[in-house]
Amino acid sequence: MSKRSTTLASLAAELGVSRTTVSNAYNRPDQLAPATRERILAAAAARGYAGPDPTARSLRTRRQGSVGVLLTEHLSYAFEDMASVDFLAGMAEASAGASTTLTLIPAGPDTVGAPDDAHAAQLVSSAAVDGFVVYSVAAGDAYLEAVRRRGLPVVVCDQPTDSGLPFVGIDDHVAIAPAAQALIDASHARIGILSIRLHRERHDGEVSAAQLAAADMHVQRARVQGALEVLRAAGIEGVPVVTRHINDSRTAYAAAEELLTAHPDLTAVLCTTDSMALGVLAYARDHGISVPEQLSVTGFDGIAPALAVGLSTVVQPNKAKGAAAGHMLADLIDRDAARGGRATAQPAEPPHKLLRTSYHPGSTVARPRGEQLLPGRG
Amino acid sequence: MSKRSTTLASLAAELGVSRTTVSNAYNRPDQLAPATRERILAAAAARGYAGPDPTARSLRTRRQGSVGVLLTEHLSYAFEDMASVDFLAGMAEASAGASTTLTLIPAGPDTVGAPDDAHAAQLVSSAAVDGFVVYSVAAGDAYLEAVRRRGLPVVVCDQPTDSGLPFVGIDDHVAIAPAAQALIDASHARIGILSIRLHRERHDGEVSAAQLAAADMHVQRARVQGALEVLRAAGIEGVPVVTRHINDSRTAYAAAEELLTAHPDLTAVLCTTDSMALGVLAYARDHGISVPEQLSVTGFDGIAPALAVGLSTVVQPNKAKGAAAGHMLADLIDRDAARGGRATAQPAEPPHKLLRTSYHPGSTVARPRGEQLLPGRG
DNA sequence: CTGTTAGCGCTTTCAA
DNA sequence: TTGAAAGCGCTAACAG
Repeated sequence: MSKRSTTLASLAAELGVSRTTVSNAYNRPDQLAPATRERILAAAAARGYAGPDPTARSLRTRRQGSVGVLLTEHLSYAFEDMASVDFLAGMAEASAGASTTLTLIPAGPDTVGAPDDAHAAQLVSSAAVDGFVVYSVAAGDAYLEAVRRRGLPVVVCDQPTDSGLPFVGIDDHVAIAPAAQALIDASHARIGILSIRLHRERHDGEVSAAQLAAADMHVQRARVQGALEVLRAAGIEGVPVVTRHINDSRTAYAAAEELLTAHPDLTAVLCTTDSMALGVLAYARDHGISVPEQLSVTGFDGIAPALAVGLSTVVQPNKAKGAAAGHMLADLIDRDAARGGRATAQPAEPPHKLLRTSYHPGSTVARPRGEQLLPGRG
Repeated sequence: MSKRSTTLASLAAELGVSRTTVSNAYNRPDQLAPATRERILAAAAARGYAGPDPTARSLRTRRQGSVGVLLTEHLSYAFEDMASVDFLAGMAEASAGASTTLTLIPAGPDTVGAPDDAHAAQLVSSAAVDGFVVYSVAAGDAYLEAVRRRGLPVVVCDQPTDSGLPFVGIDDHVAIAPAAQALIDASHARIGILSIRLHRERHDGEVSAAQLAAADMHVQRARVQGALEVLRAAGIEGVPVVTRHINDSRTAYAAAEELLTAHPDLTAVLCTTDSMALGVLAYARDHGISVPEQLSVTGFDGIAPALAVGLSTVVQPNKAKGAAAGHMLADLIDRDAARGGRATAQPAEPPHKLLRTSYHPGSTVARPRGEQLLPGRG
């Protein structure tokens, strides 16, 4: 029948001081005699008391000291995507600066109206955080909606682009233009596009203009549309667009195969992602297609392995995005706290920050040789 | 003078039901009439009430639904290290399974007795979690000590190996043997070792046997000693060991330069890390040293880029380690909860799980050509 | 199926 | 400098 364990109160009682005094020993060292403080800390150590219970403390102070992070995918996929890892590194940097902790909410696969929408809401509404950063999710994402309902400060990164919430990202539509233009400048006319999913529902294969217009993955849509626009301006129409649900080089390999088999006359493939471009490169290597002599390839993201192999790509500042999102959220939280948590009409437009991107010429774009491609086995 | 905001109590009052009923609407749907539940949920939605406050709930239930994760380095570095990212992916998987959240504690640089030891303690003791996983830290690490003091369930991954706490890892000493043996088998006699830091204090350069023996980074020590043992058994002594504080290919490049300049007769470099091996490969490429003809190289970890370039290396299951650590911790937490949180003598030995590794032959080990290496510029 | 009664462990005015 | 009182918002018994 031993007592539960040491608490601030029990410690105070044993030492014959008040709870306030013990509390001050931890939170306001200047508010009590150094000697008293020493005595308290020593007694705490002796009893294995590690300091005020964080939960009780948070309940009282209304601060959690943690921000929630929602990554698009099943977390375990997210960690395979270097872009989101870099983003997280940026968030980590910002949070270290703010002496804050990062709470990763593990998202399940995002199937529309799936039974685990409830699960999403559950996880989000029970996270002990002061705010959320939502990274690159589909329009109408269940987690995003749950976050909205929660009513805490939120920063959306990358997408959706029309949430009306504070935002950090890049202008994908504009950012991809140089890649498309590089292809035009090298006088390619038969170009294909490889993109990752435009919709939440799985759909692997070619997509129509209508499907594209209705995409709920705004980032991919902007990249594809941005590229198409440049091509159209150069008089190129009817560009095939093939998508894959997952963003990794293995699935990209299959996508490359599909695209180049269905359209063997292509001289260039523009990818909306470096991972996909890497997959195309692998496919080309395996099939004796030389890059860039027989096939030009461009990517998007600027991940290390892509840069390492000299991919022509658009480089975006993933880590800086994470840091920017982290700081923006910290500001919102501080502002909220300053208002004392009272609901108030938003003072102004929600902040909207666009970071700069740059085109990395690389070495995977060249003039087409004009000879027919005949990709085959072996 | 608007009221603060909706709470479970205020909602109950407005609806003329008891707090329990509202609570049940969220936590025990089967404990009340569906109609009542609907009415409550509807009223909640109307008032923007997102459900029971997580903090208050946790205070009451004594469960946080989150586990703390401590990564060795400044978080932002950790994300550059693929091994720790994979580990995190494994943790994420485990935590998704347990419907648990992951709380990343951003660690500052780990300088001994640094002023931010206090900061470490602060962050650790104020994290709202049910337990911790500590990933690969030095003996005596301030965060680990803080975690210990916290008194919650802990799982240590990789190192330190002598903490006496529940452990998940591999047997590094044994695991590296095949890499060393491969070099011996290829009849190398002049071998150098590149390792990342053996001590918490920065020390870049060659290390003595004494320094090695006193290392507080147990994993690196085990790898170096394991390799040396194999070499010694083959009659090779006086093997130079060069270390670098940071584990990335850029610093490894410099380390390779140092090692090969000081010992131009080496025919093989054994690295305790793939990142370092990749750096050696880059150095060799830039200096016209052909691998494996002029120089054999081995790594450790089995990260994707290393495997992609065919590095001869030891593959360890980072993701599985994360998952194992996550599950072990979940078990400890459950057990703890079952005991009702009462302090009890540990029932038995703390669990200790070693995962299997495998040697990946790759293509960076071959017989030495016997010709003198003359690494030079260009 | 619903309500009543007690706190969970802490911080914070406000006084002494 | 220290103490006493008053909750923060919720859930776990236990009755009804």
